[in-house]
Amino acid sequence: MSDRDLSIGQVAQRTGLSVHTLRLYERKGLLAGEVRRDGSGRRVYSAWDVEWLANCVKFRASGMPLTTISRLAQLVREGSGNEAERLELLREHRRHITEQLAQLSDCLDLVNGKVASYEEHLAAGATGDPWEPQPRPEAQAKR
Amino acid sequence: MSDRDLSIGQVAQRTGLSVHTLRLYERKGLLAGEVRRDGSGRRVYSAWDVEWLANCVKFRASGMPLTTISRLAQLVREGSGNEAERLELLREHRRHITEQLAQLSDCLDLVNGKVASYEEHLAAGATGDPWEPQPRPEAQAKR
DNA sequence: CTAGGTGCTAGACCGCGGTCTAGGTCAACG
DNA sequence: CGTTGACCTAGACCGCGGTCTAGCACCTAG
Repeated sequence: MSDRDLSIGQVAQRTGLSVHTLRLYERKGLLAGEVRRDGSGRRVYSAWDVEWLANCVKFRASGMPLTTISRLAQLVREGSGNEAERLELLREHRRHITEQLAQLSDCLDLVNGKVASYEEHLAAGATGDPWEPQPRPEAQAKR
Repeated sequence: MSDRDLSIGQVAQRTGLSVHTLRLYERKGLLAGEVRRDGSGRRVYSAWDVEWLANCVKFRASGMPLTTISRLAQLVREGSGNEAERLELLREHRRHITEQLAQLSDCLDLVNGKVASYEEHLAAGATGDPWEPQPRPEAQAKR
């Protein structure tokens, strides 16, 4: 109907998902708002569907499992009355994200440390030991 | 030998990995430095092994695939001479981490926005529309 | 009319990262 | 002595999230 309606291929292009994945997502109930079909049974996505999918992509990228997205979609599909539950779900995910952020930056510290020490090591011309000086003196048995 | 040597169970406890996973990691070559065995074939982990494993856990948590960790472990096992390659690998992973950080904080923005609007919505007593005002006027055909 | 492109469904297949089982060895305890 | 508990190996199994195939239906261009 609307001139902004899109075919599955077009949606795939602009969401970065494959058409296979789009169909999978639909089967798994990730889409709030049923996908319409044209006369010959082909999917017709509205601009809003695409926006929703873009959000799904972000949710996925931040580690939300498909089942959770599906749950959220269901809540939205059911319409108003369950806002509290949606909010809870979102807060929970936010917690999850901040946890990941903490872990990631922790790991970033580790890697930065290693990178720095290797850069030093290489600049100094292969002097000290490589990784952690590797206190494994197993060859020490000799004498 | 050393008084800080540990059994697989103890290592599991302090790394948070299961004994199954520890054995898996070993099979997949994630461990720099071969694991020793005691008289009856049981694994004996040194304090250094445990440290290494702790790093592995962080690498995993930051999305490094097992094969990559294995590669790194191999380099370390081979001893000095390949520092440049290790450095490259670490830099690459750092890039990966910062990418993830960006994505995550992007998604965090999204979620924060949603949470805020739902909080508002609920505080105001169920007025406006829930998610994105959902411009899907499909019930509009009536009249 | 035919060929190419895009879409449809149902269902098989895949890689990853674990997790668990069967069947056995070993050491310590009561 | 028998039992318990921690460990061993080899290999099966699992959930997740995709990805791909077969076989078919359309539509449009040449």
